[in-house]
Amino acid sequence: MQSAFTRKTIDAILSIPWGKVSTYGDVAAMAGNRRGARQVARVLHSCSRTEGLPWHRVVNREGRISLDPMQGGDLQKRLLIDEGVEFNRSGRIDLALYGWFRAPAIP
DNA sequence: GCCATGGCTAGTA
DNA sequence: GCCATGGCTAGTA
Repeated sequence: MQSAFTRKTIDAILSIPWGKVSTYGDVAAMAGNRRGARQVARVLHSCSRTEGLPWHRVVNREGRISLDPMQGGDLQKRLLIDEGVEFNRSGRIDLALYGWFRAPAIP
């Protein structure tokens, strides 16, 4: 049994379109808790496989991959590149271009 | 206690 | 680079 927040977090991640990325904080805001970014990390860690989440479409606020390269970060980058998402020289994604934000302005 | 965060500050250049 | 944040789980007097 999952909490309402966890369920909403899963739905929010599932809603990120192909070729776009969202951030931990924004997914948390979509799920109704602006401070829930770490819970998003927890959900990604524990539910990606079971829920079939597009886990690779969640990056940090700076447009960077947070996951350690050896722990899946390299795979994440490859999956995003396969979807047409571009990284600049410093390994950053332009969120103005590829970011997908649906969180309400002020909860 | 864990977790794939985020925001803000000190301390450089 | 520090630390407040918060839902969830393991493991327990």
